[in-house]
Amino acid sequence: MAASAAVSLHHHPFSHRQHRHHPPKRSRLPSSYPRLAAFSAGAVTGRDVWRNPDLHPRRRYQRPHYIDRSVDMAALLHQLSQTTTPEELHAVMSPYLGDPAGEHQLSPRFMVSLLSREADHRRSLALLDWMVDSAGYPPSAFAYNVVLRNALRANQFPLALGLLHEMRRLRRPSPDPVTYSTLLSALARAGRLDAALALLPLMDADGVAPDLPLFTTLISLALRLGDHAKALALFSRLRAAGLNPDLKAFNAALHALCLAGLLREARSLLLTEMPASGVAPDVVSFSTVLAALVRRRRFLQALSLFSEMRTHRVHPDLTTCNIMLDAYGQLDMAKEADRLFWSMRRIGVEPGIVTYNTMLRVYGDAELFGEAIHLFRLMQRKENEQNVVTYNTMIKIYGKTLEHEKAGNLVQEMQKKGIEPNAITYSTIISIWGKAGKLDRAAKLFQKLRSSGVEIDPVLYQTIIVVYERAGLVGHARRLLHDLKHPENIPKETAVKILANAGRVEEAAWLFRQATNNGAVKDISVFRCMMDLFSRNRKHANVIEVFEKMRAVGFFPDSEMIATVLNAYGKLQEFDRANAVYQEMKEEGCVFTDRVHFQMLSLLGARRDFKSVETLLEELKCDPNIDKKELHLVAAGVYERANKLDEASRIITQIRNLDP
DNA sequence: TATAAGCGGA
Repeated sequence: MAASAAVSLHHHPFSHRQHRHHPPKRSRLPSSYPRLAAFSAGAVTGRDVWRNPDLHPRRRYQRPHYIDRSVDMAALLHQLSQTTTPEELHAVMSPYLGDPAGEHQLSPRFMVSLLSREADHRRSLALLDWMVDSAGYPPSAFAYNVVLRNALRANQFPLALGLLHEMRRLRRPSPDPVTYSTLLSALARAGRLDAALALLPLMDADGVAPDLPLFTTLISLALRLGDHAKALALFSRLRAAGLNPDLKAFNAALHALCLAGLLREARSLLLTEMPASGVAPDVVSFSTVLAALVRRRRFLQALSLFSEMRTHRVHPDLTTCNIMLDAYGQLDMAKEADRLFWSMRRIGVEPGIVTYNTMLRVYGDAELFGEAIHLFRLMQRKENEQNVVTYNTMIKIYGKTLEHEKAGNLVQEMQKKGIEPNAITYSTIISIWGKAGKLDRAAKLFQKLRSSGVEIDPVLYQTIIVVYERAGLVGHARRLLHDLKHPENIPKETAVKILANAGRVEEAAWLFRQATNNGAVKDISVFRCMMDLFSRNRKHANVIEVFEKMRAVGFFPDSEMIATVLNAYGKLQEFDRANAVYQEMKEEGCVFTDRVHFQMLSLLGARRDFKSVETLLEELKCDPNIDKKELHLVAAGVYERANKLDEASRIITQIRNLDP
């Protein structure tokens, strides 16, 4: 059966796809289309011309082969796309059907031009069908891609996928990089990551070599899946393929480097490589790295990068200001935050809701409760938008001032305003009540949430467990954890994470095994947290087991996970396997943190394979991303532990010759 | 294509 039937295309009132396998018919103007005969009165518009080419003055003494030589195309197409319905379109085109040799033939270029301006998926589909079925024009990937794009914009995913499968089946034309790029980015944007992932094997099978936009799409997809290592590997492949990254690709790579914690690489990409490639970093490039520096608590580096923006003539925007306010706050520089906040309008940036929320938190952290409450009242008076974050922040502040009644009142107030509390609101208030000794209130709220089907959040769960434990109700806490062994309303992945974070090795391992056997683990963070749990508990064989499972499922480990697994191999004296993983990951384009390289050096030293130590050392010395001083210190330590003190001191002396 | 809010112990 045709793929188009499988996605119910023939149910579509405007689709003529069921004609596809019939011989082309000579259509007639439907008699139910009265306006076509009645155009003679009134002004002649492009549309009228389109309906009746004989109207156009030039047609009276010229016999153009193609209609597109005789009319004002731009105006005509504009009007058509504004007003034409598929029925009208079909009716209008009927005179030209089945007459390939006749004087009324429409040029393929005209058809494609018309199609490419058509934004409505039904009409573009009708056009495509008409071109293929009735007029016998060869379909092009471009034409398909237009319809595909329109379908996706209208959230018609089955239709779009049906078109892809039709292309793959008929092979006239075959899908091209644009086809896949369009589909993948739309599916990723819509959060349909599974559907997007399912396309990758098809793409491989079609032998589609990714172009720059498709690479960028794939990188973004990997980022959305939280798989930054994969994203980086793709960026390496992009460059290895000889493509020159554009701003979008660079920004995606910056994003990936930042998520992977490779901030030095991100910085040098931003400040050195991008300008060298003729791509000027924009405010997003800077904000990406700034945000990462702040996230990793490198506040002073963030401040210095912020001032470097001026050197590159990039002006801070709202996001940049918000990031810097956050940074000042975390540096306990509430005064500077305050100054930036009140000067934003002067530099042309209107504060937004994130700005206000950030300032509330900055004031709260600085124990400037008066300013926080003042700003909150100001927001309410000025009718600035407030959201659940605003309230959560204020609730937390009232918790700090030990006003649990006011905190509780805010929960009611937000609900009255139609702002729904979320898991964060609940864990905040439950914790506040727990600390205030209002155990019954906390427990009652939690029970209510559990029975009302609110999504159970790992932190919320842990909050109530801690409240129970603090109150001495160890039995209650234990029972909650026990319930997780057979989670009913909770995703298994969530349950595994809760148990792992609570340090429950056996239960977490048991449930994790179940989940992986069902193939239910779609989130790389579950693997990450199991590896951490086992590593913390010195279960190194299990660390390796999780790592291998993860690789088998197709996830790409990040630098931290590789460091963890190398450590495990070292503890088990499995040096060869450690080396194999190190080499393999490097070949696949994984960019390591220094820690991974240093770990490998230590392992080689522990095996007393000093020849390999020297080889790796020389290799790492050439890597501009590695901190040379630290590298020498690590290498010296390796020799020291092996009691080769001469070698150690030889390396130490090299440190003095390093460039400052 | 970047930004804001929760727990708590390692």
